[in-house]
Amino acid sequence: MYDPIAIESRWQAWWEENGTNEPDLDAAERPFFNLMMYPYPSAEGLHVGNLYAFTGADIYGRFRRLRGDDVFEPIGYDAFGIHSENHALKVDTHPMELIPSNIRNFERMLRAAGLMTDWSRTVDTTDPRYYKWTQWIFIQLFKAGLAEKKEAAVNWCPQCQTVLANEQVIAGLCERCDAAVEQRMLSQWFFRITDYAQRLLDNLDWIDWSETTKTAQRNWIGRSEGARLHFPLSGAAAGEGAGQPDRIEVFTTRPDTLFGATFMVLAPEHPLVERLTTDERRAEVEAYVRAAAAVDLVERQKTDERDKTGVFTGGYARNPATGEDIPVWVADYVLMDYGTGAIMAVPGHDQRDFDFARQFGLSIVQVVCSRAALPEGADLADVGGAGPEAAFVEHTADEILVNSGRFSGMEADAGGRAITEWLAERGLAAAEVNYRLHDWCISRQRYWGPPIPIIYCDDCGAQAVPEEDLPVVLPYVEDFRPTATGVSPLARDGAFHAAACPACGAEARRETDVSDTFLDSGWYFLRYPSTEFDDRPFDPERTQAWLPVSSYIGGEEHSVLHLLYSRFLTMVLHDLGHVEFEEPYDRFRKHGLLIRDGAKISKSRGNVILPDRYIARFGADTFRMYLMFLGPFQRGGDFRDSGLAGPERFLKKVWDSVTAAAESGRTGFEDVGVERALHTTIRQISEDLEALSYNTAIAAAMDYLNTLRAGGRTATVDEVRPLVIMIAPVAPHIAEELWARLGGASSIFDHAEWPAWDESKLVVDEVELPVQVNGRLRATIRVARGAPEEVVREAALAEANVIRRLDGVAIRKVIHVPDRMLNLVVS
RNA sequence: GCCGGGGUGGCGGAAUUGGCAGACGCAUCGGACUUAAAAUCCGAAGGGGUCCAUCCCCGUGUGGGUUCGAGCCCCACCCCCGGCACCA
Repeated sequence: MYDPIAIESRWQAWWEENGTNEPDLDAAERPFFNLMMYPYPSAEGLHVGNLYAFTGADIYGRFRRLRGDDVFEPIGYDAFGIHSENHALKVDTHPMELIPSNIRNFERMLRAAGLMTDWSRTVDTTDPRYYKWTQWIFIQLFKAGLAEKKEAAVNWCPQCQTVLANEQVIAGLCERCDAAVEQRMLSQWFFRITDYAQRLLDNLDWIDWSETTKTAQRNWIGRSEGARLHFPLSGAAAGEGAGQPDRIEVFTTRPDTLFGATFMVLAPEHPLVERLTTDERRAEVEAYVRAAAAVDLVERQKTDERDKTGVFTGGYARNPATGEDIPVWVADYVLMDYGTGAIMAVPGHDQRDFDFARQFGLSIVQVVCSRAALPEGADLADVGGAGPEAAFVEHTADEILVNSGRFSGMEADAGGRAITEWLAERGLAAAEVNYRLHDWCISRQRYWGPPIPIIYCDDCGAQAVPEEDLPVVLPYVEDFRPTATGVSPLARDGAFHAAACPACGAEARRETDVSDTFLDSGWYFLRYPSTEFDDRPFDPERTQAWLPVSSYIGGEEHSVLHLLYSRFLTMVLHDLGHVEFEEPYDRFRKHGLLIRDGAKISKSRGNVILPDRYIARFGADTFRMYLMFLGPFQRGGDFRDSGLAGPERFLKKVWDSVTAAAESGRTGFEDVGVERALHTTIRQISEDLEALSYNTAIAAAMDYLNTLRAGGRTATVDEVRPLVIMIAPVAPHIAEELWARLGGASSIFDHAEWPAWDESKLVVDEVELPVQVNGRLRATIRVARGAPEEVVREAALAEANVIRRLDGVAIRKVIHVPDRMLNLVVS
């Protein structure tokens, strides 16, 4: 009798005792670093989504191991961060007590899942032995000028009472608590990831990643090419003191439309608003700016539901192309944190500017026109109507410039370049590339994170904590609640706050913000092979041998956050001479999402899947197999309790057939059909596992077992042994047990060799060939493999059904695909 | 609005990339075993048509096209899922 529960605990203990899953990192000949995204150890325990991802990664690792690689498969815990801290606040327990128990719970569940985890090398981001090096990385960036403190409008979550990265704001709401996010001006530490935007983009062309993930990163980086144009201030504002800016700079992707710029718009936070505003407009402008600051991002971005708002400053700037003075407005549809925070408005060719112009009665000029739409012999310097009533002109393909002085008649792209060059000669323009990507805000005004290792001295400014003083240990603070003032909880700890300046020794203050969780996860993979070293974050030789990561499997939800940041940090570490590679992951594949009974899995729906229960009832092998069988791994699938029966029965039958074969002692291959099926199956499963096509690999194994058992047949040892090896990646415990019963030395993962298929065994002497008449199936004939057309044709013409179809008509054409099909085309 | 991914039996999903649509599994039905049930084993099954058929028609979201042949390629459209979103 197959008793999965007994077998599984026995083998898990055996692996532990024998160090089966702990490769010798210094002796490995074919190192294969099999990485999965480490989990956040929530109090709820291991989520089925975690296990789905881990199982998929584990199967690949076990497969590589059976093929002879030295596979290193570590796991860790991403235990710092707002998520953990919020939960601690909710249950009113200190995170320093909560997290260790969560981790123990996770480890217990992970062990039960039968992963090939090397438990001797786990990582816990909240361990000072780990975050010492997180702080070290911060210091490396600081010293390289890549970490800087700047006053910036930041996303502030009033609920979590902290700054959020742009990535943590979902449609204006806090990713964690769904509160409306506000804007605040705070002094924050930033990593200059935008300096790396182009490289991060360029490398996407060659790294071996899921295409969808690469696309998501490209969109996130959001490169756009255009020009920076200068609009000189005119009127009173122009005359102000020396050293003051005398122009508004804008970024545009459409310099070709410059002649159509009939007004300008500044973001409410733009520094020039103050100067441009005339006295008679001042009260109105200030009211508008104040109101805009109060409006949270959700409201501000509800673009469909509200009309555009704005006020005229009373000031003017000169359109450098037309020489005309155009009014400067303030409106919240222009965002301070993209481009220059100011735009030239071209209402004739931009929907937003058009909407705005219509609303406030501003003039609209058409400056590009599709060739097709031009009337014959039109005067290109005087096309179409101008003024508020002129309709918005949609962007089309074959555009030329009109109403654009000497540039009229030029093709739009070339015209744009020409206009930029023309202005550049006068110092009024430069080609520019802009990125949507923002610098990475590292600071968090929270408790549960690694303290940022900086000391502020009145004389020496911001100083890095000397490396020999690391880690800056996060003190136990009884009251760790965040404050509404934006001051970090650590500031309450006087002993922590006070420090001596590392440069001059004077009394100084410690930075009390902690760093973003994404910094913890930005380098954790580098730590795994070097967990025993306390004097270096990652050992050069180990790193050289094991990195970049050979295979990384994880969720799409980290496409732009974790995956982009870890690429950035790796590039920086490469540039600073710490690692030899600049991309951290050789191969990344995203997995799909699990749903249940056709619906999303969520706590509120009450349809959460508890892996624990299923494993206790069916065993990990059955559960793993079902998870991988329910749909294509990279696309996800639908979990239905009823589906577990398939893999459950299959494993029972495998058990019965293999133990029966072992008892019978019969060997060899008596049946060529079965032998051919074996080789077909080996090929199928080998290719499918490599492609992470686990559902079809399992189907192939089932199919083969059906063949072995057809008509109550008893299989031979040689027929079942390869099957045991091939199901081992998916169902490792039963495979170990059956391998032992077939006389194999333990463990199967150390002693079995992945079976090879023999092409010559795949060929059949006779094939079934569909015969079509006019593309419709009319008969199936059996012919010798590779039979020439004449033979096939003759056999086909002997079929009664074919003869009937050919009666009275002439064969016009014969299409013969050898061994595949024959099609007779008749008139 | 933009960028991805998808739409195939009662259900989850296959389909060698243009060559027998529905592999494998779930559920279902029939049979065997059993006093009976469960478990197990054997078998059936996309829908429809004349009694059965090994015969015929229809069939991969919709409409058109290319082709000897389309689930797969092209054009237009509908719906679902995910991401981004006043990004100049």
